[in-house]
Amino acid sequence: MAMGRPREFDVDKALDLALQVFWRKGYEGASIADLTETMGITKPSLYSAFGNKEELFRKALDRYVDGPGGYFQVALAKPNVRAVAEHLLYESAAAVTDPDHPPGCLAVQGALTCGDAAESIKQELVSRRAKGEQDLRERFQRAIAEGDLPPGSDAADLAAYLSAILQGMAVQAAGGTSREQLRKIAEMALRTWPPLVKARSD
Amino acid sequence: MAMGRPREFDVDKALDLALQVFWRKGYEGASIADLTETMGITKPSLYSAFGNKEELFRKALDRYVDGPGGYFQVALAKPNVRAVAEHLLYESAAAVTDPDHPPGCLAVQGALTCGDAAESIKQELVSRRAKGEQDLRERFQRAIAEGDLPPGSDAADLAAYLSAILQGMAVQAAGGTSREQLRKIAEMALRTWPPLVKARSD
DNA sequence: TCACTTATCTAACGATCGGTAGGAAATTAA
DNA sequence: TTAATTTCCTACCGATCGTTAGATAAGTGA
Repeated sequence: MAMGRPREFDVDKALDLALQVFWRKGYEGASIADLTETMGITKPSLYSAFGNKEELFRKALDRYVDGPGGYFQVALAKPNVRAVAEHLLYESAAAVTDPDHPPGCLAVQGALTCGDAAESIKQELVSRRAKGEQDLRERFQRAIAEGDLPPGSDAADLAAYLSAILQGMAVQAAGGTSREQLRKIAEMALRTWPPLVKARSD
Repeated sequence: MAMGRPREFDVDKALDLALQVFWRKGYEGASIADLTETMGITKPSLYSAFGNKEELFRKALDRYVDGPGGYFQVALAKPNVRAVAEHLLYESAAAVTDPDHPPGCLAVQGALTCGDAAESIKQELVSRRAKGEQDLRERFQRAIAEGDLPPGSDAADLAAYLSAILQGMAVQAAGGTSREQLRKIAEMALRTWPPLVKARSD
C-alpha cells in the first residue's frame, strides 16, 4: 500500500510552539495566524495535522500537563504532606516564572473567561483545575489514614486552600511578578502549613 | 443656544450592563454586538456615548472598583490587621459569588491573557491589581508603626500573600466554586493569620 | 512507469470583528 | 418657523476571524 508524501515538520515540535502561543495569549487571544506563524506551517497543514483550533488547544494542554505542568504529579508522590506542599509551592513558583516559557499557568489563564465560542474550552480548564484539587484532596485523605495528618483534618478544605494559593501565584506571575516574590509567598504559606484547627482544651 | 436631541438611554445603567458583559466574558470575549444587545442601544450610540470598546471597558472598570469591588477599600479602613484580613477574605468570598453579578473578579478575569490588540487593557488590570497590593502593603506598614503587627513583620510579603489568596479565590469563583467553599478557604487562611516568623529564642 | 496516498501550497470562503458615514428625528433658542 | 445642535438608526466599511476547496508535489507499492 502507498504511504503518501511524508510530513515536512515535526508534529510534537509544532505542538510545543502552539503551546507557547496559547500560554502567552490564551485560547481566544491566539489567532490561527499567530499559531501558524510561530509553528512555521501553513493553515491547511495545521488543520490537517491537528483538526481545528479547539483540538489543537486540547492537545497542547495535554502536552502542558505532562511537560511544564508535570511538577504537580511529582509533588503528589512525595512521602508526606509537608514535602507535598513544599514541592508544590516552590516548584510552582519556579514553573510559572520559568524564563523558557510564558509566565503563569495555562490551566488558569488559557480561558478564565471567554466568548460563547470558547465556552467548552473554558469548561475543560475548569475540569482540569478541579481534577488537580481532587488529586490533592485524595493525597491528603491518604495522609490522614497514614497518620501524617491529625484525624480531624479536613482534606477537602486543605486542598481548596492550597489550590487557591497556587492559583493566586499563577495570577501574579501572569502579571509579571518575579520568581523571588513568589517564593516569598510560598515560604509564607509554608510557615503555617498545614493550617489546622487547634485542639480544644476543655 | 440649542441643546440638541436628548439621549434616550441612561448612561450609567448602560455602563452597568456593559460591566456585566465584560465581567462574564472578559474584554476579548465580549463583542460589540454582545454589548449593544445587552445595553439595549445601537452601535453608533455606544461609540457616541463611550468612545470605543477600550474606553468603555475602562469606564466599566472604574464603576466596578467603586461598586461591586468597593469592599476592598472598606477593608483597608478597618482598625486592625485582623479586621482587615477578615473583611477582605469574607467580603471577597461573598463578592465573587454574588448571584446578582457574574462570578469572579473583573480585575482578575477581565484580561489575564489576550491578543496583541488588548495588551493595554491587560496592563491596566495588572496595574490595578498591583495598586491593590500596594494599598494593602501600606496598610500593614501602618499597622507595624501602630504596634498592631510585630516590629519585624514584612508588610510587603504579607500583602503579597493575602493578595495571592484573594486572587486564587477569584479564580475558583470564576470556575463556579460555591460561596460556602470559598468561605472555608477564607476561614482556613484566617486560622493562621498573620503568618509571622517565629521569634528566635537563642 | 503508473496508480495510490498523503502532505504541500495558494487562494478563497462566509461570518464576524471593531468602527463609521450619512441622513432622519427630536430637542432648544431665536 | 427656522436654524442649530445632538441623538437616533440603517447600512456599510476594511480587516480579521476560523476554516476549507482544489491543484500540485512527493513519497510508496505494484
